[in-house]
Amino acid sequence: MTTAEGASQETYRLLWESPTAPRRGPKPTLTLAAIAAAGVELADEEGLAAVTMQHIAAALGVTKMALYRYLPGKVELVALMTEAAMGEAPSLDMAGWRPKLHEWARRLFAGLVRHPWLADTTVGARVIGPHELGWTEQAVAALIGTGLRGAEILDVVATLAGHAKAIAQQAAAAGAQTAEAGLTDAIGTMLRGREDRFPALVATLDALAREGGQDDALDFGLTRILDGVELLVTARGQGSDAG
Amino acid sequence: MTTAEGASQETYRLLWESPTAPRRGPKPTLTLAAIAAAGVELADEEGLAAVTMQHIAAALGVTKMALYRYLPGKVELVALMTEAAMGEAPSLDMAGWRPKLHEWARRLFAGLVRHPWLADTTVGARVIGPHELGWTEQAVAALIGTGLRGAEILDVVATLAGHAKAIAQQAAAAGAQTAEAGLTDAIGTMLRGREDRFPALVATLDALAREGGQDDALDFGLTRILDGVELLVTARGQGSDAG
DNA sequence: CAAAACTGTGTCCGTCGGATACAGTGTATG
DNA sequence: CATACACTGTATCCGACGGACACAGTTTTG
Repeated sequence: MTTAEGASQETYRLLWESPTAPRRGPKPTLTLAAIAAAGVELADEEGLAAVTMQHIAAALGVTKMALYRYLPGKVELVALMTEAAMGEAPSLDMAGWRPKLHEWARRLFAGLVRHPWLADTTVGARVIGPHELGWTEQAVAALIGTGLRGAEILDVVATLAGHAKAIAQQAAAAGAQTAEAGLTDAIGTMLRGREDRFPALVATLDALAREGGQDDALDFGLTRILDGVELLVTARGQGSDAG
Repeated sequence: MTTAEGASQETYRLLWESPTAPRRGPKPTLTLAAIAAAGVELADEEGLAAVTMQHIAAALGVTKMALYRYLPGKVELVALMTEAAMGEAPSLDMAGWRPKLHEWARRLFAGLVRHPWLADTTVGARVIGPHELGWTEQAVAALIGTGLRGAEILDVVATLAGHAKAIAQQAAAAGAQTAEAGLTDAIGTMLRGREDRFPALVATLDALAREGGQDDALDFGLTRILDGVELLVTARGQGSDAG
């Protein structure tokens, strides 16, 4: 895995160190920021699958191979796009760990809705950039002083981030096929004529249709999770103060 | 979208209807089940990216194009693989909605660990097969009679499934790069020399190293979520009985 | 002014999913 | 039993993908 290892180090340098401008030769027509921005725009409009070297190069008025003067390969491109799309981590000014985490998750969700492909690129073994790590820092910071252990803090953050990601992906999928129908329509088609095989599901979808109300899956899950965390924090015996 | 729509119907037929054996012509050398099994095995061993038409065909001793006699395209192949890997939904014999859901999530997690690529294929707009829908049915059934509304039931299930998926992906990523190091190693490298920029994260990782203990991220998150759900069920006023 | 360094381009390769045309094979019908 | 037809697997071809490589043009340094 010498190749992968070397590529990882190159990715690390791209994400964490400011690029050193060369002294000789023609001025570069592009910048890493411009390439990343083009990639983000393309991914937002046509999906991550549409992000190809040729498409980005065309959007920038350059040949495909010109991009390889700036990045070693597509992995690095996606990493830069991810960093650009995540943006600077938000500063959570409110008091108390719970409002902070709730707001943090909501902002993360907003970013994931704006850039649905982020859910795909922020998964798996990879080099993590300063922006992404900054988001984690903010959430962890909110939990310092709650009395939770280190592992518990990280688990809470992972749970919240996982929930935001899952709901964002679900929302993106629902918006892709029809206007508003989420599980209801897609599943409803298959349930027709099979009420005996999936009785609970059919009953629940019927109930859902009768309720008719607005369904905020993100906030619902966040409230449950944070309720559970609050129970643990209280049990730890010092749930009052928080940075 | 005539193409996509037609392909969806074809996928639906493949997943939900038993194949009709042809009357004339040579006997088929393959079966859908064998193709799906080959795909599952390949994905388990070398990842979803290694699942190509040619690889599967080679594993089955057939030309790539022969597969297209059985499936319209790769989307259908992945759908069949997903159904095969998910398997029949478990029957939850224990009493009480909470133990049922906890066990359900644990089994889902086990499946996701055995087939890490399932986290990628069970996302987005797609045709859902009977096995996958059966899993949802089981979880929903556990929540019938808790007094939760339809939307709330579906949200709870989505939250639990999202958590199992998120932790499974995290575990798969951690296992891929080193033996046991999850966030610790990968993030630790980048934090070195930047303690001032990510103080909370550094402190938490230090605490984690000092604790040294075993970290069950799945159960931790499940307990928090189910604690929160229990609060809601109790508030609804009839949290005692459950089918 | 020449050498060196750097940029962008053109060409080529292997692999991917898939369309199409064709040859071989087995069954139903005359 | 012979023939037509339905069905199978194969061979060939295509466009798009990520990427390697050699080359021509441009700018700075000696």
